[in-house]
Amino acid sequence: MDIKSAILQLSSIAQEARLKIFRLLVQAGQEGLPAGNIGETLQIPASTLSFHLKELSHAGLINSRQVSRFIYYSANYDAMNGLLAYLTENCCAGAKDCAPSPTCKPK
Amino acid sequence: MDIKSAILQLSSIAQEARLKIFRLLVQAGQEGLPAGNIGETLQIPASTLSFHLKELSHAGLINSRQVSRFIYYSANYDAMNGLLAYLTENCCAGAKDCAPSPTCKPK
DNA sequence: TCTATATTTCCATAAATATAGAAATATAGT
DNA sequence: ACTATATTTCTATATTTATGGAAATATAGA
Repeated sequence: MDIKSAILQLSSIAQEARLKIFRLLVQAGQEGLPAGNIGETLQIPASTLSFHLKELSHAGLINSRQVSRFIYYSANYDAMNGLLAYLTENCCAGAKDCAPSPTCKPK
Repeated sequence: MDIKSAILQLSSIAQEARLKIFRLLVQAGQEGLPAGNIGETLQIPASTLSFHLKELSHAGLINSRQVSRFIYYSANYDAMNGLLAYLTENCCAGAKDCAPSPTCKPK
């Protein structure tokens, strides 16, 4: 994971509508939800929703698959875990020994 | 941690200059670094740097303290850990059992 | 108080992002 | 082929965010 990808992924969830979408998809499990369902639940117009889904897809945080006329979107857990791992490693947070001591040094 | 705060913090690191600043401060340890030092290291003009530092401060991800003529900025590890905890809990990532199984359900 | 250094604020501008209606596209049932 | 439904793309507009020079502010040494 490089810094560009990390920023792309962070940007994609650093927005209220998208964070809510992602959260909803996480809750929905790997089966995911059709776009229309997401829009209805979160009260987001179709074109706006499509824009946000594209952002999340582009960042790799969600996947999609077509099921008849519906397009199911689902959370990409691996990608999210990768992002958290990047932040934990690169930004040191999460490491207890990193907080107050100088133990945490440049990698 | 509410969604607004999470987004404020995510937005503040979802930007190349700011993610680099935060990373640098994490590496610097709790002593932190004076603004000028950060700007020189990352090649960022003073006014631009000040803008980014304000964003990070506003989000609560960094702290500052004045030491004579210098203002030292340092990473707020607790805030970052809080953000990661929020993402882990709310967005499920990080939980192994969340990945492929339907074990992970709405909280 | 004068001067040097550190940093911020002000300001204008540029660039990126978000919103949503309307039209286009895709899929499937009749 | 026609119709209904689902979603996306197109388009315009509004809003937010980023950039950096110039001026202002703050601190401290001579």
